[in-house]
Amino acid sequence: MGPASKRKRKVVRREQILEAAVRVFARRGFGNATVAEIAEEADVAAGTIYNYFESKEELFMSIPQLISEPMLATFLKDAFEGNEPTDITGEERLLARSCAKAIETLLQNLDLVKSILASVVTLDDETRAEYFRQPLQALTIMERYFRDRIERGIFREMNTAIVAQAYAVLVIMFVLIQELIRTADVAPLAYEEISQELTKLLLYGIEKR
Amino acid sequence: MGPASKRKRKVVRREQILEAAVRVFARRGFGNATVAEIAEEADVAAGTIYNYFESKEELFMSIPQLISEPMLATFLKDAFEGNEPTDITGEERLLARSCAKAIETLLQNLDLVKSILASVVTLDDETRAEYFRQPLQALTIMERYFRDRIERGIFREMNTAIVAQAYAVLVIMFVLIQELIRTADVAPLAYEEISQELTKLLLYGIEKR
Amino acid sequence: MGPASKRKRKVVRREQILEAAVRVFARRGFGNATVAEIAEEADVAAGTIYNYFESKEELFMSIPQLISEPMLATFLKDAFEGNEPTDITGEERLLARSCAKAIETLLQNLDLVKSILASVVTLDDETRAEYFRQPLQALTIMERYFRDRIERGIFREMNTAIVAQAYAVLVIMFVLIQELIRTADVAPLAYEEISQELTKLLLYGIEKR
Amino acid sequence: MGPASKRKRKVVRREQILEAAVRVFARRGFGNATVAEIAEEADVAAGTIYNYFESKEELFMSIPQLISEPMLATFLKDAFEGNEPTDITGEERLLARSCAKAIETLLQNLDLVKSILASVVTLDDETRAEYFRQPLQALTIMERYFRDRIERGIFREMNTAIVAQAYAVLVIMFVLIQELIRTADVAPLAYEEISQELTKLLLYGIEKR
DNA sequence: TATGAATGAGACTTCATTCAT
DNA sequence: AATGAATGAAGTCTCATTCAT
Repeated sequence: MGPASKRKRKVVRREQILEAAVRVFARRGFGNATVAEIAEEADVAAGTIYNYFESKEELFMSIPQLISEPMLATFLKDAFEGNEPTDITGEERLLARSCAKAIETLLQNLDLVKSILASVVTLDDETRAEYFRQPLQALTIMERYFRDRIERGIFREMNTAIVAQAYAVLVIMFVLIQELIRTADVAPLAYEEISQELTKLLLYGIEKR
Repeated sequence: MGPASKRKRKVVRREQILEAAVRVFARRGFGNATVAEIAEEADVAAGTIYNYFESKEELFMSIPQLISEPMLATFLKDAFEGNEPTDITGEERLLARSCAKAIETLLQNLDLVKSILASVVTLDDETRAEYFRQPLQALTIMERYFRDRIERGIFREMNTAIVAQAYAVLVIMFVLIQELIRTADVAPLAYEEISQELTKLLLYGIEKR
Repeated sequence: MGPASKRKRKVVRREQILEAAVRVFARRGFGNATVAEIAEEADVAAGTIYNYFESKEELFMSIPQLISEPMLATFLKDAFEGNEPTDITGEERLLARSCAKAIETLLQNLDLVKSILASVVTLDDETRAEYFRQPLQALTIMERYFRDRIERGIFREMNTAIVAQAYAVLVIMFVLIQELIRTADVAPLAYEEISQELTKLLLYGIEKR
Repeated sequence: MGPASKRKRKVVRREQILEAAVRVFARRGFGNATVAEIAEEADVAAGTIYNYFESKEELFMSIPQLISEPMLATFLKDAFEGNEPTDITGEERLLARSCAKAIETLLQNLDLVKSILASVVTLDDETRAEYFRQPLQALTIMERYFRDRIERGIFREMNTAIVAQAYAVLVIMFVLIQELIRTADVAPLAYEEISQELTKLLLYGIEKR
């Protein structure tokens, strides 16, 4: 096996461990997760993890690398850029479609989201900033979309920072709440309906016209 | 000292420990918090805690008791019940005022909210249900308010479950994000502005009329 | 049990652990000694050690505290100060007696000496300086004795720093070599003879007169 | 490449590893030294070491092989044998020159001496005997020299075993102390001066004549 | 023969819990 | 009822050794 192949295998092994770590941190949170459990999930010996990461801490800190900038940017660009501006009904369709796609992505990466949520409170400020650097930058793409539509007279004047954050928060939290807090009393809502309702809420509010 | 006074002192000491636990769990999360740290925060010896709680686990499970039903119900009744229905501008004032008051309450109980957030992912389903029983019931009071206004023709027809949850989520998460994720790049928003923007968003949406 | 008695017991327990540590470090050296072995030697649980010392390292660093300054100073003062100067035969008796007493003390504290020897090479410079601060200061008392006898015309002019160190080194190393390097081929020497020979060597050298 | 050349390369590689091991054991002691560090110092991979030595233990046990018998014997023969006996001043010159040369050799092999010192306490009796077999035999050459000079009436009657050991110990320990225990307070002595003082001490003692 | 990734036993250390005082 | 020293299970991490390449 040549050195190129070796290097490749190292990268693969590293990802294998990192992805196992995400699943375990999602189940347990950082403090409750054990290296032994991560090792078992990754199907390697405990010691092997330390050939790829300095410590459990560093392993945890490497998770944001999985939120690859291109992935996020691509998603948002697809959703919000290069779309021909149209009338309000067209925008509603666009937003609802993006929302549905975002929900789909969230469900696929639920462990990642959960592992972040499980630990966000206990992170020190610096690490937290590192964790949220990319997602927060991504919001600016949404803001640009909103600003564009304001300029074209489709949306009203507003604080785009607040609105972009509000829309993102709503989508993420609805998925999390649905997936996490399932009580016998509360019937789960269909994601289809959630997409449409949230989008309508964003566009038209609740006032009767 | 009579037996009544003794019992009272026991209750007081128990709450003293529980509140200290909330602060520590908020800082560290369940897994990272130590009984020694909770003891120091409560100004008792570590052993004393075990005179009031079976284990660290039980101590943690007792936290929802602090979300007293009356407190939550009172707040929501004050905010959403017994208000004379009025025109849309009146409702805007009402909602903005409720929102501001909710933010105030959240800030006062930030440790409690943080300690719940820190642990929600790692709780088993049963405990999680226990944690969220009261807050979820509280949502029904909001729903009743929305339904009333729909019937009176002030708000449009909508899925009140989704809208009530959305409004609650928005308020809670904006406070948490502000308090937790402070990066040097992002200037903090004034809560005053947030209340107004969120309320306007809820009522009127972002469509230009 | 009052708090005074408690404090006393803490001091006793601390010494119990420290003395066990000396024995184990003497057998194994710092790197090979295990906390578990020290705990067993001290007849406490492994965890208990950490109620008295921050780490294995700090435990090791606390050993010089056992070489109490007074003990060393007292020994040397008894041996070398307040002695009426006399003729060379009187000095020979004095030195031989001191030498014998030093050997006795060394044999009683052999573990301490061995534990220092076992680790001296691997210590960082700062720790090493800390370890040797007291013994090196003690040499100055011997130097004073030599200088006094030079002034009185009993000893010849010489570099007292070198001679004091030489005498101390000889005594310590003869004991260590005897106790450590016992091969079948080499018959052990009597300490009595060593004392006398080393003292004669120091005083008269090996030249035939 | 012929088999002879192959065998030679094996020997060379083995020594390369052994010498690296000496340096690392001198720095860290046996317990703290790691095979990885030795491998890096020897510029080979960790696995390679196991093609030449059974274990870290065996590697350590092979160190005495570096104290080649011829080397030691040659040095001592040059110094102490075949010298024309002369008067006491001539012997002083001879001893001072030997002492200076011994110091030079010690400084050149300081790592070896340190690695032995670092481990002497923790060795089991058998290995220790193996370590010291050659050096102890070397002492007999010195003893022969002393005995010769006694017979010729230049040195006084004495226990040559003790005196030979004393002289060797003094020289070795002065070098080690100088190289190991450097505190800011103590100015280092010139080796020139040490050679002369130790030799004079050996020959004439400290008595004023 | 050389490599270095994988292994897992065993080290240091923490901390929930107990219990004598 | 309160204390806090003692405990030891369990966690993180290291590193000698093996073995497929």
